[in-house]
Amino acid sequence: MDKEDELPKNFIQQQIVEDLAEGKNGGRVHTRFPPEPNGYLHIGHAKSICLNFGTAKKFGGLTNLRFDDTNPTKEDTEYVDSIMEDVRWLGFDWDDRLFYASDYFDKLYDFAVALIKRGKAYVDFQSQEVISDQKGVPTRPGTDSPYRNTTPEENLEIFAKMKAGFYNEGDCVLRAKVDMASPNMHMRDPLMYRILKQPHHRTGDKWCIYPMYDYAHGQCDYWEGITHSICTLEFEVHRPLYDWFVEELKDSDYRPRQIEFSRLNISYTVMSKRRLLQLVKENYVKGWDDPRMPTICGLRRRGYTPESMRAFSDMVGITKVDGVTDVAVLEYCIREDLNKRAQRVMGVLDPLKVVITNYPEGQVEEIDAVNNPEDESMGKRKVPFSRELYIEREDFMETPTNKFYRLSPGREVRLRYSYFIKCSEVIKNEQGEITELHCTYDPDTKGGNSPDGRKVKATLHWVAVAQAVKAEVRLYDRLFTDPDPAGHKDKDLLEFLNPDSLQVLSECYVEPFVKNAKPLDNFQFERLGYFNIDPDSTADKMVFNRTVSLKDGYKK
RNA sequence: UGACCCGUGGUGUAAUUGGCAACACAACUGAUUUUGGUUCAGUAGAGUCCAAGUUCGAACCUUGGCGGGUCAACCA
Repeated sequence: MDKEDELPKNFIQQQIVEDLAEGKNGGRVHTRFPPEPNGYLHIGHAKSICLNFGTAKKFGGLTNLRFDDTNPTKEDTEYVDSIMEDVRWLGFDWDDRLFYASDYFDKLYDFAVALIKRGKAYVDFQSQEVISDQKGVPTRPGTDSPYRNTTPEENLEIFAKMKAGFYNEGDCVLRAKVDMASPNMHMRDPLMYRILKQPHHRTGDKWCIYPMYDYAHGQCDYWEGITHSICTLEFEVHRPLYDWFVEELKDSDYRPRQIEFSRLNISYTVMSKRRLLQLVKENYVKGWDDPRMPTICGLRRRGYTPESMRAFSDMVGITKVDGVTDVAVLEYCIREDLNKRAQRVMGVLDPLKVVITNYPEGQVEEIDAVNNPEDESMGKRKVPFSRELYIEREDFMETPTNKFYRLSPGREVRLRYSYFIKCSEVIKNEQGEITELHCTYDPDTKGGNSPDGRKVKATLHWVAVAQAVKAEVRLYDRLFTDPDPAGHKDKDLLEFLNPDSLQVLSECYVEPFVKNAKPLDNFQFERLGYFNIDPDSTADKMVFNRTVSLKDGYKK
């Protein structure tokens, strides 16, 4: 174990410590991350990735990446590629240990043949409905299939014909002969193979029979030497079957062990692939990488860093309790990371023009600004200042309330890094809307301090009109209005869709410093929040995403 | 009317495995601050789902309740 962190952090690591103490599996620790390539990874997968890779690393072990591709009807290389990209982006590496369940199709077939020979598997020609009926219900035992006692010789012949494509989809399945009276439904002669006359993204047309998850997973673990097969809680009742197949397969003392933990839920969003797919397919969002999505690619585009996601994963912990983590924890993690690292810049989202009436026309000053007060090594930059500026519209209030201490008529505030200004006149249009502010500046306050020790209560961000970069800024809010949108049995989650989850601001102005930035670069827009450059950005039109706002201590 | 799993502040976890219920997020107060950010100091909030038992001592062990989840896909 790592020296700096010797104690096991969660119940899984405690169990590993026990396994090691008992001398199991020659002291090896080997985990795997086994996604099905049927969708994009989400932050729940990130938790699992961190757990699997992190745990193995802690014990000096290894982690495999294995695609669980046993169902060609739902899988695609598009997903394979995105999954590999996401795992790498999170900062993990499987080296040369990239596997596919489909790598084992031949071995799985051979093993099935062996089980048939042992009288432990049989082909069933009954319909899906009949098989389902015979399984019974949890409270009553099932009844045997009439095919249960077909001889191994006959089964061998039929199974070979299944493989050869002699039968059609749905004609028959291969089942394991386990226990039709088991209180665990998964043990009532589970299906091992079904016929699917579908090409597979890796094996093409070679197979028309495909193994079921339960028949494939434990064996793949076994063949890869996995010691701890970590999965989510819903597989708990599969564990006896996992063990049953492994017991039939084993040729030594080595045993992979399945351990379950609770899947991640985050408030105000959904985490199941099915529901995320629905949001994409029905255009409630703009794609898997929509910044509102809890997918890894969505969060990446939103501006989340790998570090913040690993920190989050660490912070939520590993248990078997199924609960909902407050999205505020995620937001805390990205704020904490970006506070230390993000380049500061000034940007105005809702511009209100300010004319400094006593500032010389045509003059431009280059003002020194600190790049990151948390990190002196990031240095300084120049920000242009001139007579016409934009400030944030909400930083002015014509008749200020008690707690408002920004700009108002007659009141003096500081423009960050530059001068004190005082509002002398409010210009309005015929509708009575404020269009412009006239202010005066105090030349003696250059840099932001008054030689006479005069104090101001507020410091505002600003940009110079002539030099500002016009940009589109996309503000995101939670996708759903309910903390647990999928948790209502009587209501569809679409009822809770937040109609205002995306707000596009097309006339924002940012200081020129951002012009050289690349897509996904993170910034803090001072006093507003963290923003990054969306890949939609072009040379002509910059587009920013608000990753998360700054914490706001201002109570209206 | 089954099997398996889970119940600790609002939320997520912890409690050196039977010994003072701790940490983080969120909330609130104050200080600092050229970001109403950050930082710092502090406050409040659970007596561990309930009951009984074992024990000098129980969040932890036992039994019984109660509540929640999962399982009856030719999905994973």
